Amino acid sequence: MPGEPTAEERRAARTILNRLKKRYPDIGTALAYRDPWQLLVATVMSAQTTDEQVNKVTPGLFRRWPGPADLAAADPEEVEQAIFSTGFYRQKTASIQALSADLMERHDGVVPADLDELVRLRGVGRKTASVVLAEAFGIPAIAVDTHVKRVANRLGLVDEQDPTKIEHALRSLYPEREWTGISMRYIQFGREVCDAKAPRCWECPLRDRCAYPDKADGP
DNA sequence: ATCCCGAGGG
DNA sequence: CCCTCTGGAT
Repeated sequence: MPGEPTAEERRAARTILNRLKKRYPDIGTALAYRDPWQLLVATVMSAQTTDEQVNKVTPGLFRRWPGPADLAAADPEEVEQAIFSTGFYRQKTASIQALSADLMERHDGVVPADLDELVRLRGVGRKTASVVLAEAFGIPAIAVDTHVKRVANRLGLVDEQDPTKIEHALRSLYPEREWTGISMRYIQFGREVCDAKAPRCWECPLRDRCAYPDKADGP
């Protein structure tokens, strides 16, 4: 849906968020971290894995390599072993080491609180950058992952597959002060109710305003 | 078999 | 736009 959203579309989007707020009053990332760099690394590793799986390896990873300088200088094979169970371990190792090296070279080891700067780090895309901005810095950002994409499409808020386009559509649908709380609520809702394979439509608080057909009616 | 808080390359 | 990278849980 290109262009500015209509008042009706904004109202629908607001109603949806209000109900999700009622269901999830307080929400934050399930990833364990102590500083922005740790969240950045943990988020990169969260691709195609559960947060729980990431939280199993990050304590050991950060104990062994406490900062970006340490990780950038680490033996890649040792890093691969440390994060093996999260899957995509070669690519993820390359990413977290490259991102750490970029931080040292360009930002003196400090994670920048800026979307464009974050995206410029190797291995960091818009989704990861937005998570760090919203969670670690409290800066308005909407991270569009597989859940946000699925939920927003099913609810008819967008008709779009490209994450960047979805992000911009959601940005225009909601006031900036709401951006930070959107992703995590859509994600949690996507996990618990609006499941990819078997949506639990019979217990969905948004059922009355969803065009998505009930693919699984009844427990 | 299918999915999990993706990014980079073609 | 598509494909590839990869292990673990269900």
